[in-house]
Amino acid sequence: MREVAQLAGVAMSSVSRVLSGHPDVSVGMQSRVLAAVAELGYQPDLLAQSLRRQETMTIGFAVGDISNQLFAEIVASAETTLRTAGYSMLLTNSEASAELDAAHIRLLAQRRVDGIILSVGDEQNPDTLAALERLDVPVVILDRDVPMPGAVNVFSDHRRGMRQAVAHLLDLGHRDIAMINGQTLRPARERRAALEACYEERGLPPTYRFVDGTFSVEFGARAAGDLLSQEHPPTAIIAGGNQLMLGSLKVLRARGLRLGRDISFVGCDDIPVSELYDPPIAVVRRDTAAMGHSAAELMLALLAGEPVEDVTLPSEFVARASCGPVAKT
Amino acid sequence: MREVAQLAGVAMSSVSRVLSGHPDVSVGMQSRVLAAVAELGYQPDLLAQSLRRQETMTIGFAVGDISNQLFAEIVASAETTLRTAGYSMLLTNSEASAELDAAHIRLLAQRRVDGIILSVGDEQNPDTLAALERLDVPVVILDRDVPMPGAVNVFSDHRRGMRQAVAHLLDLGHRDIAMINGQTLRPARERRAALEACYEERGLPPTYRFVDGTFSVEFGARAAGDLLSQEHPPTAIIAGGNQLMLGSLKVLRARGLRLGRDISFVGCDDIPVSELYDPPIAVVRRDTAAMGHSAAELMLALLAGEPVEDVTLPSEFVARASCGPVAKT
DNA sequence: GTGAAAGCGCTAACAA
DNA sequence: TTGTTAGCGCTTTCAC
Repeated sequence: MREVAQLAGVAMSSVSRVLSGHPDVSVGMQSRVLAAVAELGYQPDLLAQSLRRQETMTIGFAVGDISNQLFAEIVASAETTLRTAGYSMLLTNSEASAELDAAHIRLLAQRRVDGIILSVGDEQNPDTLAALERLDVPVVILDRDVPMPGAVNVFSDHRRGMRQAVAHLLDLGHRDIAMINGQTLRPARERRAALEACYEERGLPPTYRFVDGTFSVEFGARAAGDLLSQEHPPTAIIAGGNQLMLGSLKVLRARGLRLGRDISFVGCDDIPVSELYDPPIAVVRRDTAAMGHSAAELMLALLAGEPVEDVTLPSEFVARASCGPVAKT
Repeated sequence: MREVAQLAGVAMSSVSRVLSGHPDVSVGMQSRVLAAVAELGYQPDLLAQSLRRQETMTIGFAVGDISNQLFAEIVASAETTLRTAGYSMLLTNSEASAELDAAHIRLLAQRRVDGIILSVGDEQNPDTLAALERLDVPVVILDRDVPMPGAVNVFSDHRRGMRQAVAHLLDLGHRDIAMINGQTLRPARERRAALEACYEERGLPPTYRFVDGTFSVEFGARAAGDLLSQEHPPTAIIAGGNQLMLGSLKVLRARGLRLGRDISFVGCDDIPVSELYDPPIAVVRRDTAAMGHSAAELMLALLAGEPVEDVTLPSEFVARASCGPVAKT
């Protein structure tokens, strides 16, 4: 910038003013500076600018597992929205580790990001909460019940879609429904509550069961295997998450069970395999692009100082052939 | 930091020395400073540090489509490796647009990243090449033939796996093989060359065909539909990429074709659906984690000033039931 | 071994 | 309208 000023024969502050669109600049000044900028191919140093302006135009996105299709889509969508508004995205992947969650929040704070979008793997981890406590930038939390005052949330309404799913199964005659869930996080709690509510509303005894573990393909497989090996296997299985669904399907398939006939199955999150599987798999679907977009929009609103409220996005049940009437034995 | 110095009753430079592990610090100084740091909960400002040290400890990753499973896995792996070495990752998603590719390279440069990992959607775009030209940081390019001197490459050896795939199909009696590809990028060229080479080696006339378009689910579906509607449809289809595979499968399935019997099919990239499809789908597979890891390692080596060479990672064919003997008509 | 001072590249008061 | 000056928070010579 010093060179530009020299070449144009003006002060550095004038160059700065021209480049940042200050109102009080003469046309002559503007053209001289711009000419010098063009000649030198000058590009301002965003780092120095950040230090001085005390804003980095950068949003930190701390995500549990970016290689999970669900998060990948959310991140992609959020990045587009943020970038359009002039922000860049610093991405950290915590590999589902609570320690890394906390470390990443601190790291992002040290890097002076203007805000943080967060999807943690443990809602209660004291270290994470402590790190959040000390934060003085806006925080948007994705589909988690993190007790942090001041944070804004983007929730999925898991209950709605799950109630439709369970109602569908009950209508088909299923009473022994098993639900496989990962960690105790908001989505799992909501899905569970929806299942329980459905039985209760219909005055049915609680003949469902839950299997809780980790949100992984491996656990999905193990849980499904365990369920099928029991004396009275369930007549329907609900997998609470795409990884769990993939694991479960492997096992169901290995055992030669025909979905919708031998056993009914419902997945969560509409990944490519659900539609292409034979038979196609009924799922509770949500709009990942909307989630990422909403999170980014909320962040932008917070940064602009606008009043914002939590957002809840819908989920919906997509009935497919993997659900059928309960098999006669 | 000023406060820390005051509280400890020492100069700021001493605080800096303690925190950056300078060798010449007395034990007394060290303990006093650390005590003050702990008391104030001080965390150094990485932004200011970057400006002064002229290094940001940040790597830019410009990717075409992070919501594509393949890239999501590569990014996840690269992020882990970089983070372990103390680097953060600035992610830009170009949505397969060449203009955005170039803009992102410039943006990352302005943000003074220490290096860029790149997966562009157009290898020849002059604007992208111009942006790369002006770069003065290390560049690692992912599986593209970008004419940029000084850049280091992580290639996939697509030919190896594809030759195995084509050999397999030829052994099964297929002669009329159609290959669907996206943009003319390195992977497409390599796969194409492998197909041609296989025929030539066996002294077979070139009775294969190519359909080129864009790397998308939509084009995969259209291409497959077109092929099947021809007077003499191919007896085997190879989809050059996971998105093309998904699109093709939708159409094949809608037409009620049984893979491995009515028509044979080979996909690329081993996404979940390939194994779970009925029948399971033969694919040319590559190790996405290794790609991300290698790219990050190369970057770290470049930053350390170590001599580095291009890396080529293998691909392999996984035979599955989607390939069968050519159907008698 | 420690402190004082200069400066990374930029912006924002303040003066002119 | 433009230039001069100070300083964002840190590191790093250079003296002592």
